[in-house]
Amino acid sequence: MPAITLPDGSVRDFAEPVTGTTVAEAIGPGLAKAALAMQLDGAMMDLSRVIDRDAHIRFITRKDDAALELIRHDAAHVLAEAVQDLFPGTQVTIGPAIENGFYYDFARNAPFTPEDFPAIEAKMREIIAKRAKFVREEWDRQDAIAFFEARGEGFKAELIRDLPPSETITVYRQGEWLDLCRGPHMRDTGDIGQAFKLMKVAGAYWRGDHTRPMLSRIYATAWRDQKELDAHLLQLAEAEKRDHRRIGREMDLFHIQEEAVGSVFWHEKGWRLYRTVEAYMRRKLEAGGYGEVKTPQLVDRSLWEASGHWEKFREHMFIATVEDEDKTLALKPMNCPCHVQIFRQGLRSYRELPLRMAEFGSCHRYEPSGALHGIMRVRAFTQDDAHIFCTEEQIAPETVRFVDLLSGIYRDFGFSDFAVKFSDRPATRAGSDQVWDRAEAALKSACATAGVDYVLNPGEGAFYGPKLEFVLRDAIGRDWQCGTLQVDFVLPERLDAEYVTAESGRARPVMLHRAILGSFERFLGILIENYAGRFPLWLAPTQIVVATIVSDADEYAQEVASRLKKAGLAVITDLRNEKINAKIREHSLAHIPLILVVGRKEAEERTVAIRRLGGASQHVMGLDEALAMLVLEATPPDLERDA
RNA sequence: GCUGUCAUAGCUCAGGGGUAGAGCACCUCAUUGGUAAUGAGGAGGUCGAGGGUUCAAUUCCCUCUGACAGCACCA
Repeated sequence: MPAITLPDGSVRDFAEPVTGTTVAEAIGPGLAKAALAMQLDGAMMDLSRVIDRDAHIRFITRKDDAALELIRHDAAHVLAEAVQDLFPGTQVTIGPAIENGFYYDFARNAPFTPEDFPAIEAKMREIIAKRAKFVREEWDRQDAIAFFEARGEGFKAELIRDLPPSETITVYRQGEWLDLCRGPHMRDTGDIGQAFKLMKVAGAYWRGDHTRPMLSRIYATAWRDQKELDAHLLQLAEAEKRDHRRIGREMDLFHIQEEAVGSVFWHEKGWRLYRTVEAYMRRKLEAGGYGEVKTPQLVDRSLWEASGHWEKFREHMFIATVEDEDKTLALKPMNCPCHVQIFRQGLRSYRELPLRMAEFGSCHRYEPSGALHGIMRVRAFTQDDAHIFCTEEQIAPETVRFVDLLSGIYRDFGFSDFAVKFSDRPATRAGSDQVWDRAEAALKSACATAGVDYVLNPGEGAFYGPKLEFVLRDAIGRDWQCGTLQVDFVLPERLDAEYVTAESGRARPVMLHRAILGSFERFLGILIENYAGRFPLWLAPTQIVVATIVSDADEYAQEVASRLKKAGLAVITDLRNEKINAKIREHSLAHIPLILVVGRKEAEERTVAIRRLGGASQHVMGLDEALAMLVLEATPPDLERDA
């Protein structure tokens, strides 16, 4: 009869099979009250499930992170019941727990609107207050299909039909209402609590397939208690304040307008930021052994046909023609075919490999309108692109070298945390299995050498080779995929790139496609959001403002500004007839990192009062001393910082 | 691209079948002040574009364009 091992190692013997509830009660009334579900040998289960064999048990209480998923999943069921109660004829489909909450997809002729939310939420609270017990039932497959068909729940019936034959069909009841569900659930609807909120409605394709019907999805957030819910809502509000589109306007960095959808108008300050990043990258690439090139924007169709883009990528390409010439050209969506053209000029020797060819390549891609997002997802962008032409043996050392370069760059931009995804061979691919074996093995061993831990992303590689994707985490915990390293055996073949081997033979180089920032537009958007516009000094488009207290200090302020400017700092003066309070407030709101205040006293003593953004105090320094300090502080992180 | 929502002054937003309003920003004048808003005055809008209904449309209807959210896409 079951011997049940608790997390502390102690064992309880029971004379006959028992439910989780019984076990909890046997341990103590406190636990019996707190337990929401159990983990039996690691598998989450309802407390009502009978345990008839020896097992390790762990009870899930509200304190466990696992409780969040239970709360959210149960709340999804309650949402579905509420909706079917209020809107008869609505079909239920699926409703999983997701990060921060849950959603439920409904099939209904008229989609839901946020105006429906108050009624639905009220109904949900009603159902929760009833404390309806969750009851698990195992049904016969055919009976279940017939049942849901008879109710007009065609989507549910389809789900059951598609479940693998080995799967037990389970249904959960809560009061009068029931739903097909794998479970597990908590004891009753009351366990959900009140800390949830319906957030938004959205269309979503049935089973994520754009050829199938669009359903009406309701998103909600749910937490253990009101405090957690409030914290989450606050975080959403904070994230909105960081929105690069808002900051871009407020800081006068860029704009986008109707006549050039998906392209950025960089304003002076935004372009200064862009150039700072570009200059930094140029230095890093130079130091990293890359040579920079620049290739054409408009390239004849024939090259795209040869590269395979015309066949595989045409719908994403901008095509251009001219009246007087019978030619079709395309704006390049990628730089690789052009780089191969440079490689192909003249005979290449194995001695030149690895050959690292970098370009700040301006590309155009016709992205679907719904994909566009500020400067993060655009149709005209510049990649920090490079292709490394090398031998197969050089893949591993080049990968190590690349990861080293990339991690240093991310660190300099303030991202200490990044993750790596390893995407291996997809179902449809070019190249033999042996080549794939070699390419994947080379990448893996390179990761090991470089000390890179990766998560496997099975089957997600490019058709021509495996790839690494570098995902960085920003200041508020969001993930952004920026860097990539792709191994390519196909393009050198298609575009006939070759080099002379040590034995005077000819061989195909391997191409490594790689980017660190991804696109400048997107990366700058990430930087803006990561820093919420409060850039470190070396990146700030305007680094310093010299603000006067009285007009008697104007002349001195201009002298200060001019000396700072000569030292290479981005400085402006504020000599307006405004009170110093107003000036400080305005420049603080504009996120200028440093305000140098000068009044009569400073002008007489040749000092400046330095106030840092976010700081409440200021300190007074001699002008020469301040100048030296600021120049040092504004030095980009890759340059010498000698005092 | 799909579904939904939205589009009024530079920005944030109110309004509503009888040709529009606030706050901030902007301009002018007064004020020369010591670390997050000095005061007073002024100017500023084909109400996204096109069509329809109506005596009359910024308001109602249709189409288009764009934005936003999600889905699909991100080769």
